[in-house]
This record gives sequence, C-alpha cells and structure tokens, in this order.
Amino acid sequence: MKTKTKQPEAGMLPLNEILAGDCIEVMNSLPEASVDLIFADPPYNLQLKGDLHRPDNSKVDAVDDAWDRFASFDSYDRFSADWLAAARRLLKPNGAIWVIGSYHNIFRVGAALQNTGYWILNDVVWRKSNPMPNFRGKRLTNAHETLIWASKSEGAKYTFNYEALKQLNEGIQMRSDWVLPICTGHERLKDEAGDKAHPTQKPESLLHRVIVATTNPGDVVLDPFFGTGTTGAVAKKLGRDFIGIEREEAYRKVAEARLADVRKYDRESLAVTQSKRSEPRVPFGQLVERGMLRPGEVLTSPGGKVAKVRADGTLVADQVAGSIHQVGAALEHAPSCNGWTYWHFKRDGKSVPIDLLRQQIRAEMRAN
Amino acid sequence: MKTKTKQPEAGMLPLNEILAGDCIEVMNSLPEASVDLIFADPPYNLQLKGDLHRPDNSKVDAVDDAWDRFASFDSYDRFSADWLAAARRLLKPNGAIWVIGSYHNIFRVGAALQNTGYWILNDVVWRKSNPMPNFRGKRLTNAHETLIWASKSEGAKYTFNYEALKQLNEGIQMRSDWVLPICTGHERLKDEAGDKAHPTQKPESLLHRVIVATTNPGDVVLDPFFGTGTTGAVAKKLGRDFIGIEREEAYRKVAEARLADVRKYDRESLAVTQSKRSEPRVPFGQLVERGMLRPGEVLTSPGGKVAKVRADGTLVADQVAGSIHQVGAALEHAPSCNGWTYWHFKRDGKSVPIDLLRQQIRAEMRAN
DNA sequence: AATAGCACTGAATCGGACA
DNA sequence: TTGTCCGATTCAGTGCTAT
Repeated sequence: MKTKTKQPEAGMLPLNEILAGDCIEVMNSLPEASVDLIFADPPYNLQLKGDLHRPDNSKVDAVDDAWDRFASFDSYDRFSADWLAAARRLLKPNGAIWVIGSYHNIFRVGAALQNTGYWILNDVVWRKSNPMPNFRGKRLTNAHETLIWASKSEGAKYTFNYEALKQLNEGIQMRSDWVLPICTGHERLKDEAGDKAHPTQKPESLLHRVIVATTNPGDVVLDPFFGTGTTGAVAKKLGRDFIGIEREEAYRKVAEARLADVRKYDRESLAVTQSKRSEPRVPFGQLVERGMLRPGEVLTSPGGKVAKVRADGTLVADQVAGSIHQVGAALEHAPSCNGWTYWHFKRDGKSVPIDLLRQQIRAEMRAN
Repeated sequence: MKTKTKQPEAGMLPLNEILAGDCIEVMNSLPEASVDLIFADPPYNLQLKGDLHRPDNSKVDAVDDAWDRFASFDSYDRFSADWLAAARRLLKPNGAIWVIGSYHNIFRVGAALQNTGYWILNDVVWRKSNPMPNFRGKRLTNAHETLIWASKSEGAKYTFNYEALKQLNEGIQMRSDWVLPICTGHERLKDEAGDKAHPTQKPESLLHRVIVATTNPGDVVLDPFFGTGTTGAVAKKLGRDFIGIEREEAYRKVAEARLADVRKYDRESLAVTQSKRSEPRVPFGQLVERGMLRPGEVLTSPGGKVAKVRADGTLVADQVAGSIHQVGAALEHAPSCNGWTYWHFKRDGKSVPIDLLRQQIRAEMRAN
C-alpha cells in the first residue's frame, strides 16, 4: 500500500492517500456516496486567553495554533455546517460519521450534525485515565472528551459489530463510556526538533475501537482533519482503506512517514495499558453522597472515640477535622490509621465497621 | 420549614415552595438577580410530531421529512432559548446553572446556553454504574448522561468548593466524570398505583455533589423542572433554600409529600473543608514585629539561596530586595513564588519553612 | 542489572483582594 | 476601572540518569 500526496482528479476516489487542501473543497471534488465511515477531529475553538503555569512554575504548552481560532461562535457554526454537509454527500446511504470534541465545541457540532440530517446513534465519552489536572483548583479536572456517532439519516442500516465490541470488553456489552489513556510515550510523534509534531494527536486505541465497531475490512474510512494520520494508520493496520485530507504541509509529511512504516496488524501497539486491576478505590465521601451514612451521623471507635460525619465526607471530632484516616490518627496520637476498620456505625443496635459499606459498593461495582 | 404550593406575588421571592405553572411564566414573575444556583433537567421527550407544532400552528404531516425535522428542532431550540433567558435573568451576577440531558437534547441545550451568554465551566459525565442494557445489540449501552455547568457570564466569580470535592474524592481533585448509581430501590418514588411516580427521577447523590460543589449553606437553589423534587429535597437537607417550579399537579403532590419528610442536617455537619484562600492574611512583617524572626536573620531556600530579613519585613539578597515572594521569584527566575513555603529558617538545627510561624499566628487568631 | 529519583508533559476557555 | 502585589495550585504517567 503506497501513500501519496496529491490533488484528486474529479470523480475519482483516491484510496490510501493524503490529499492536500481545504477539506471542504477537497470533499466537494470527490464522488458522492463513496465512503463508508468518516472520522472527524475538527478544531475545538478553545478560545484560550493568557498563559497557564503548573504549581512548579513550568508553563503549559497550550493549543494556540492559528487553525483553532475562529472570530465568533457564528463563524464556527458556519464552518461546521459546511464541512458536515460536504462530508454527508460523500457517505454511502448506510455510512456513518464520528466526530470528537470537548465542551468548547461539541454542543455546537452536535446541533449542526442534527440540523444537517445525520441521525445520532450514541454519544460516547472518552474517559482519560491520565488527563492533565486543573492546576489552579478552579474547576473540575477536564478528564474526558465526547464523541458523537451518527448515521447518514434516520432509519439507515449502519454497521455495528456488536459481538466484536463485546469481546473487546471481556464479554460484557460495550458501554458508551470508554476508559483509554491519552497519546504519550513513543506513540506520540515528534518533529525534527524533538517537539510534539501535533498538539492534539489522538491515541490509536481510540481509533481502533471506533473502526472495529463501525466498519468491516475493505471499507473506506475518510478523515477530513487528518493531522498526523492516526485514523489512516489504524485503518491500514485493520485492513480498511483510508482517505486523508490535511491542509498543513508539516502534518502531511509526518503522516506520510508514519503510514509508510505501518505494515500489518500490530497487536502490541494497540494493547491498551490497563490501569491497576486491584480493588477499586471507594472514597468515603461516596457513602455520604449515596445516603449510606448521613451528615451529622456519629461514628465511634472501638476505644470509644467519637466523630461526626460532614457533608463533604470528612469527619469532625473534638479539635480535629479531616479524612477518616486523619481524624483516627489524630485521636489515637498515631502516625497513621486505617479509618475503614477504625470507625464504626450503628446498625440494628450493633456497632459495625464502615468498611462493610465499602464492601457493599465494591460488590455492586463488580456486578456491573 | 413548611412547603406550600402557590402562585408567587410579583417581586417577592417565595422560598422553599413549589410554584405551579409554566416555568417561563413563573420565572418571569420572580425578581431578577435573586438566585444563586439553578439546576435544570429539561424535558426532551418533545421529539418529533407529538408535542410540537409549526410556528404557524399548521398541522404536521410526515410528507416533508427535512422540513419536519427542522420544525421540530427549531421549536425545541426556541423553548430552550426562552427558558434559559428567563433563568439567566433570575441569577445573581455570580450565580451558576447546571443542566442535565442526553444526546437527544444536550447538544442543542448546550449551544443555546452559549448563545444566551452563559459561560461553560465544565461538562460533566454522570457515568451510571447500573444502566439499562441495550437489548437489541444495535448500539452501545447508553450508560451516561451529560451535565453542563456554566456561570452567568464570562469572567464571573462563580462558587466552587474545590477542597470539599477533593475530600469527597479521597484527596484527589474531582474529575469531570462521576460514577454514581441510578435512582432505584426505596429512593425511587412510587405513585398510588405502585408505579414509578416520575420517569426520570434523578438520584439524590448526584444533586448532593452538585450542591456541595457549587453552593454554600443559605444559598437559594431554583429548579424550573422540579418533577418529584430531588433538587429541593437535597437542598433542604444541606441547609440551602429552594424554589421549585412544576407544571404537573401529580408531580407537585408527590414532591410536597416528599419534602415534608425531609430534615435538615445539623449546622456543624454542613460545614465543608475550606481552601487555604479563605484563611486570614498574615503579613510577613508581623513575624518580625512579634520577634519570631529578627532583622538580620538569614533565610535559606531548599536550593541553597540565601536572603536576609530586614526590619520592615522585606528580604534582601544579592542584587534584589523586596517581599518574600518577590525575592524568591527573582532568585528562581520564576514568574511567581510562594515565599511562605520557599523560605526556611533554622530551629533546633533543622531547616523549617516560615509558613510554620504563620500557622502559629493563625492558630492564635482562631483561639481568640 | 535493577531500582530509585528526577525532569518533563498532556485539547485548559485555571485569581482575587485591595488601593 | 485599572494596577499592584500577595500567594495558592497537580495527576498519571514516561523516560532518562544516577546509584
């Protein structure tokens, strides 16, 4: 499979090539109803203002590229409507599209998708196992991105490999939330200077799941925002044909070199690093949120110490407040304390360690 | 706290009541800038023909699919724009809103939110630990819903209890994906016939986290789609005032009975862990004035930098003089520096951060 | 040859009080 | 409104180097 960069001839479908140019113009030059799947990672329109520093004073390398800047919501909406319409023209009647985004753009893209006539099948949450933290403590850690999966129109017979996905999920029906690590390490492509070649390279594991789920071998997968070619690389490994469109020459060059190296299905590069398989962590606060213990309830220790539960899952005793472990340690004048076995609550007149409630939650988690 | 159902008097803010009527009309009758938080679970079963009608009230027949789809979406968008505008008028300048939805409506609601002038702070995924499986195996298990958290406008000083949420998550900052079970069992309200009283009753654990995160005790929380009153029940337990608006009498009756049984937690349990930012400010000069450090004493940094204390509470080092923060930043060539943790002094032969002395002063202040 | 420790990094809409 | 200055704030990793 050779990879070339060129302008397409009108009416021809150039396979396994990276096409140069504006994606709307290029898509309009391709024959209609010729593509099985589109995967699109459009600009997010992040609208970042000043610099951001980590607590250690290092500067966060922000996405400030020109291609991510739009004058207004209105101009972003016109852009979305235009490329979504051009993409829809290319789809076979039973074709489908995936779009990925964050809260900055995904609501606008999703609405545009519906307005264009696509039919949403699922929204999928990519839960990042290792997201960047919120350094200033001003919001929640932005730990996920959203994908939308839609068919060309309502009632279309889209492709969905239910059993294959069930296998990917240890025999259990695949859910709409996927836990996958972000793209780091050797998978992350570098430029000649050794810097990251693209600010938003997606992990191959994500594309693997998308392509296995919604295409068959031999299908044509188009990516109008090709970047460094993750979609093409995974499509090629999985025996699908791809068409990439990319405006920036630097990205095209990196993608071409990458694709030239891709040969066959390479099981190792797709193996998802599993997060630690030990017992899941259950925050004590969850017992409070779930009403298993209520704020104000009094916990006791075997030695007769008492503490009261607060609404945020901390305890307050005479003179001290903090986590179940901290308060236990303080009251015992010990360096540490396992709050789960130390603190007890009353059930049916008997004193029971709160660890019982944690075991209850873990049992539920295992059942799901 | 008594719960009543009535029509509000214009200009008055009726607290801890369920107001009957269309939420837009009722909201427009309430005084502006009077509410701290809005939680909204808008209906999204308005899809297609049924509840919708064309702008000119003409009958919809399924001849023109494209037009019909547009009319439906357009009508839903106008509904969203209207209630979001009415809600925004009620918010105090530093107020915030939460909206929950699924892929059927959340993209349209999110776009409308942005168009109305709200500023999105996070989107949050409620990951259901026990979702309904997809029986037909045609799609992914729809295992999550999406919440959007937004301030009234860009740059507003919204409330976020960062430390409390960190505590709820075992000392790690809270992420944008929340794993919580759906509302079942005793918590799920039944009607007289023993059927579920409301089709989409939300779990109290979800509201607990929302309200702890983004309000303080005594705040006013409004829910324009009150349903069976989960927002009101949790607000009341947590010592917040609520305002509910609900059109359906059957839901109002269930909610009233529910709220009558709810008790508020005691004041001490409602306190949550505060951030250091809320601690009183202690000028460094006070340590010198009080003789905890004497002029001429040498402070050191972990990296071996040195500076000398001056009588006015400034430091002087090679080439630089100024506040503890300024001198630390200059010596480290850093944009900023927390002098309290950066500078150390000698006590009993050991090097101790000067923050210890500040903590000593704060402890004294608390005791008095 | 392991292992510990350190540096670095990731689609981020990331102050606030007071003068 | 604008400017100044205090001083609070991070998680899960990867990979290189020193021991």
